Amino acid sequence: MQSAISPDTARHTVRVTAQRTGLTPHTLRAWERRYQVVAPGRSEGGQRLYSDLDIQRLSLLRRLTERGHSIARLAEVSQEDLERTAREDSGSKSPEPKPLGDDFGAKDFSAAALNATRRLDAAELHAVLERASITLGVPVFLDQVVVPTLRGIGQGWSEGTVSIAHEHLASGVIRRVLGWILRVYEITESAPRLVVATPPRQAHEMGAMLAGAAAAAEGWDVTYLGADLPIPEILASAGQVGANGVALSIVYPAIDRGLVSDLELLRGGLGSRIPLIVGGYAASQDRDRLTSIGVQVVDSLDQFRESLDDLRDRV
Amino acid sequence: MQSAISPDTARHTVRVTAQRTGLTPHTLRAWERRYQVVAPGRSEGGQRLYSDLDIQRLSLLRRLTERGHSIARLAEVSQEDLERTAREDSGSKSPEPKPLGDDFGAKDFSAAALNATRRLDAAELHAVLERASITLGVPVFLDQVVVPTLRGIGQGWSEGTVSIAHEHLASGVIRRVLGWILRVYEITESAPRLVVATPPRQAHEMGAMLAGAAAAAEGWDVTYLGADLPIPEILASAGQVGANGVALSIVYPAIDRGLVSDLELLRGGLGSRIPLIVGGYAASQDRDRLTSIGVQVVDSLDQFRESLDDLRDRV
DNA sequence: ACGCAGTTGTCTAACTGTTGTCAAGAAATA
DNA sequence: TATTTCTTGACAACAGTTAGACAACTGCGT
Repeated sequence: MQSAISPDTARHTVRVTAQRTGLTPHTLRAWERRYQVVAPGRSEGGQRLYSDLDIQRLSLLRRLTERGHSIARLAEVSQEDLERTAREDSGSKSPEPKPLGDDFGAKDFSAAALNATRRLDAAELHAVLERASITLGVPVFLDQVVVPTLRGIGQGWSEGTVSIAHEHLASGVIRRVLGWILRVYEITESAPRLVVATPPRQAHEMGAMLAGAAAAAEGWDVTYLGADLPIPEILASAGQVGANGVALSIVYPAIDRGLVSDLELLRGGLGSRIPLIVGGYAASQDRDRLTSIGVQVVDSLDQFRESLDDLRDRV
Repeated sequence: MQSAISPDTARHTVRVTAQRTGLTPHTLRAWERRYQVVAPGRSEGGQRLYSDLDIQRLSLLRRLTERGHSIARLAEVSQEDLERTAREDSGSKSPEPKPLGDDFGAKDFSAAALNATRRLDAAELHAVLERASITLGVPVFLDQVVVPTLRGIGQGWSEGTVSIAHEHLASGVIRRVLGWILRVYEITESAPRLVVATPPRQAHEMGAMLAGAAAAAEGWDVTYLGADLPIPEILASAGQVGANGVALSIVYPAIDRGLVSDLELLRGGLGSRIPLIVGGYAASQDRDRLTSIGVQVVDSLDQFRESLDDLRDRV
């Protein structure tokens, strides 16, 4: 990605695309000609201009073809199925490692990320995460790189091997990468809208960012409002953007009384047509109390995706 | 000094400009001729006279081209903007011809940014900011777009026309753009290193991010550690990355006793060779108390740049 | 085991697009 | 006076375009 210029102008030449996807320009053109796996724009002079999304898709295709899937078959498959396949395949790293050994699995990426964090090397951390998201596809990246990395940092912190400085540096970089994902996915006119935030007194926004990125990858038009947001503000924002759903992340262990009544207030204010999805460690802990007030509780990113899917079908 | 934004006094020949931007005079003229990427003034005899703004803009463009963006496309992006702001200008307000001074459309950009913020349109806000940075160059962008936009949001908040949700959304996007700048300017071997953070109990990190971006644009290798960082952590990090300087941002109105003693501690811990620069609203308020303990206080981004320049010369 | 048809990555050839650099003589600058 | 910069047009080097060819490989039926 690195740095895209802006969503609609973010266009990369074949050379850059080849470098970032690990394919040769020849292959890139052959795949396009034979299977229409991508449809890059063209410059005035007729040169191909690939979007960030094209690069993601192509990297994913490369990874899957290397694992034995035929490109012809993959080309007929939707992006969604592609990512599902990626998820299934990523568990079992190929038994025969590639000769060059540049085939990173999710574990290698999160190890490299932790390493960069410990060295306070923000540039390297960013590079690692970006590569991971491109080669693995966003859903796999979130589940198997970002989450484990955050967990690793948390663990390192409790063991005393990772300091607050390390943690801040990593959060900053991860926030940036997740923010990038939020805007890489092209939003269509008809995309359902989701408001993502963290309710009052919940200052940890990583969960919310993860949720936002996951939703964006599922094709939602995400409005990300950050942490510690008063209920009336959430309501007003949902109204302003015409949201089809609201998702909140709650991680602090004990759910206080105020929070439950806050959520009740929000639940009521949204009206019956707009669902409220709540996730995060603390949400699972208190699932009963939350479901009883009409809030949908999800235990994992995967479950969150399912909820989004259901919801989208109803819209 | 090279960074002081005073376009009327600072005029540079091609040679100087070439040296500062890292481009050859040939390329400079070619870019101007082919893409109208700059429009330098002329001496009486017709020699090109580049402003500081031109230089900053050109060096940003050079970095972006090195990252794989085509100069033609980059030029197109900022060209669009100049035309657009010019149109809006002539249509809406002052029939007075615009003084080709430093605010060159910066006002239009920050107005557009505020507008996008009010509409909760993160994508548009991002696009506006990115284009502004390419059109104006990083320092001018920071001084005349980001700072006014933040100020405008603050003012809107106190007037009740901007809510917390708007503010959060904007902060998120601005953080991302500033992070992007940090990245674009990275990779320079032998660049002096700067650690940027916010001391304990100072949760507003925007000032620190601005400082980080400004320093990066001046050629520093910035390690950005975020907000609310304990003194021992700052010290340890400065040690770990081998910092040549530490910069802190302090915005909360009242400087408490704890903060002063914290800074004293930090000042002592850094040793005499590593300067400690502190900026932000609250720092100016308490300048005397801070300077007396050996801390350098800066009142503006520009002053911060000067301090960095001095410092760099000494390294 | 063998051959066949389809698949797939790579390559060539001829051409166009993009971009950095240069030449030459005139003019400005220090 | 010695340098530097000016302009215009040209050019080379590289990158990217199409169309088609080719060989290595696949799976499959015999």
